[in-house]
Amino acid sequence: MTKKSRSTSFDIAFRAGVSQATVSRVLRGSPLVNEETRKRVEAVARELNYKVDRRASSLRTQKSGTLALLLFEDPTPDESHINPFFLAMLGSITRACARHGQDLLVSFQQLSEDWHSDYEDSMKADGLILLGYGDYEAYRDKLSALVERGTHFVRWGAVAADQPGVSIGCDNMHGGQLAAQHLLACGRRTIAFVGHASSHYPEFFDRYHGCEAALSEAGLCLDPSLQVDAETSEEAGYAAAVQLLARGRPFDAIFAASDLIAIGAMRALHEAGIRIPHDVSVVGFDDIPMARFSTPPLTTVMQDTTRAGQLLVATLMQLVRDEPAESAMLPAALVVRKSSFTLG
Amino acid sequence: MTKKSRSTSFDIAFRAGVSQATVSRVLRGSPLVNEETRKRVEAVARELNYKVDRRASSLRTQKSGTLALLLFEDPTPDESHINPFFLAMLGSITRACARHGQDLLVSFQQLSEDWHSDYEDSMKADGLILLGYGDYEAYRDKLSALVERGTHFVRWGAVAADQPGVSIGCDNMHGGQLAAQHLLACGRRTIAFVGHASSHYPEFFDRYHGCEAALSEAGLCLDPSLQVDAETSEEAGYAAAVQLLARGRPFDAIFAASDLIAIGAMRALHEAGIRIPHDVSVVGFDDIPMARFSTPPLTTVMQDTTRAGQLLVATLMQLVRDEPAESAMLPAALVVRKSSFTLG
DNA sequence: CTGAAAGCGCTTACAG
DNA sequence: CTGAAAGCGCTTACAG
Repeated sequence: MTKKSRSTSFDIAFRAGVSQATVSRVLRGSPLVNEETRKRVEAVARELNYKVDRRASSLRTQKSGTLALLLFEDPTPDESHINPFFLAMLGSITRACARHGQDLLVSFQQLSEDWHSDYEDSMKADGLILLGYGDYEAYRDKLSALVERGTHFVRWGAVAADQPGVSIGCDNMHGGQLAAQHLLACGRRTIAFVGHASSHYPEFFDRYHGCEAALSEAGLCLDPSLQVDAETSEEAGYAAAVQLLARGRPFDAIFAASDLIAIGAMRALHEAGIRIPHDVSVVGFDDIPMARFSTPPLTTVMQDTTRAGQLLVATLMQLVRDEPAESAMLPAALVVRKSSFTLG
Repeated sequence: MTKKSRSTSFDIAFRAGVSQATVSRVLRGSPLVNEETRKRVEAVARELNYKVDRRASSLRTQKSGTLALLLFEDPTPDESHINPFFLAMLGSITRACARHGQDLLVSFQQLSEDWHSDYEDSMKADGLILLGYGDYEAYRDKLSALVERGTHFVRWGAVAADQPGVSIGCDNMHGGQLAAQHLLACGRRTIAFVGHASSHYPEFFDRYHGCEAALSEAGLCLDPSLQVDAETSEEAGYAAAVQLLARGRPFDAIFAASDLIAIGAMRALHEAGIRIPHDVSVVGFDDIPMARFSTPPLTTVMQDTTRAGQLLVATLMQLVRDEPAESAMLPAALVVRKSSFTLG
């Protein structure tokens, strides 16, 4: 253990022949320091490889320079199967934090846990980013509690007027419309919806409503017997499509509430000998990387994760600085691939 | 702004009629506290929703209870395309940290940056987990510097005797052998290797060597003109396979250094009218989620990310506690899917 | 422009 | 079993 003990601002001060306070001023970039002094201190700091102890400065200033990302999924059957969409978000959030000079604490939570308090309460983070699927009704009260406590947080999810706190989300309704309009343009008339469609899953529900709206514009409707519940996983999508097929009602398209569901549903269709897109067109939602590589490649509604991450972090930073911040909806965009469309 | 100001251990002490020191003892679970006193303090703490300020306790104890994960990729063309394998690792590392009661700071770094110092130097983390692909030769010096400074870190990557610091990695050599043995068992004789094969990329190189070893055991060899460089991305795999085909040398199998490369290569083969696995078998490495959904589903060598994450964290914790810790190699396992094997 | 001093919220010897 | 006190390493009024 030859590890040299870390140098402090006092060591720097001693070597540079100034007071510790001056060292602190230099390192904080205070304008109140003489140019000569600044240079001397900086040189010594560099030489001793000095870095400000962030715990101490944070304790003093009451700002941690850290944001926390809470990822939750309920139930979480298997840790290795994190929704790829969230992982993309995580990537962009990480980058956005770096650009804002913030560190990012990441944690996976169960919806059932007492996550609402931990990070901000223990002063490890200035604010929270909430990301996850799950039953919204169960989740809503926790959001209200966060607002109550004055916790700084932004949430990724459905944007609605009556939501506690600030939310950033995709324009799911419009995304649903785009999907349905595209299917109609492909000549499809009988669209099945695979995914939860209730207020417990507001994002899915908005996608469902968007689909419904586009259909009714075309004088058609979304037959409730062609809707099957599914949470977002390949397995759930598979099981739901099997169930859908078992009902024996004809359909010529599936709009899945997420890409994972769509990919699972395609597996079920394939096993049933149904040709995609010849017999049934399939459209997903998210545009996860896998969507390009499914068989056939999946037509889907893209959510812009890069912009989402940036906006999430920028908005949270406003909140942290006690500036007003607003919920916002990001546009959805259709990505056409071969699962929906056939020239023949 | 009705946010009530946070309560401190002094507030608890006052309400519970004890000294602040006693509050601290209770909260730390010290055995030196009378049962009655403990209960009283705990009740008050719960009532005021008190949480220990981790910055203050960390400043005092010199332990942060935080680990940092440094993910680097060089070059990083696009933040949205993080290697799915690393994302799986991130998931399991996050879980493992939670089990160890550690928080996890996540950061994406460029290999070129001065990442080696930031977190531990600024005392925000007790130790570092390094994860990433990139040119190892460039990276090696940084590892040595870390060792020099006494930084606690574990690295995911090739395990070799002469490596600075502690490494956890997959048995890449054996993985390569498994892949080649499988291809041989499928009746293949002329195996192309797609991916870097040099000491700059030790993990890939080990996979290459494993492949070579299995071939030579069968009296065959890995033709150097059937090796094409590629870093791990779908695009690079595609480009490399195009280049391979352009060489005009026949081959009946591709062993790709990663799944992403394999998936890109399959796209190139497909476009060239080559049937998989009929004309050419393809095997990848990693077993990313996408591998199951490629066309055809990709045979690959699985790395156990769950165990990897656990071991990485457990090993780092040993280091943090100044206990001896050792490098370790995790077994690789073949996952057979349709890209390699045909009954016909 | 600079220094002496207080204080951020804890933990832990030390003394009782 | 408990309290008074020092100290972790900073930042920032305050005084000069």
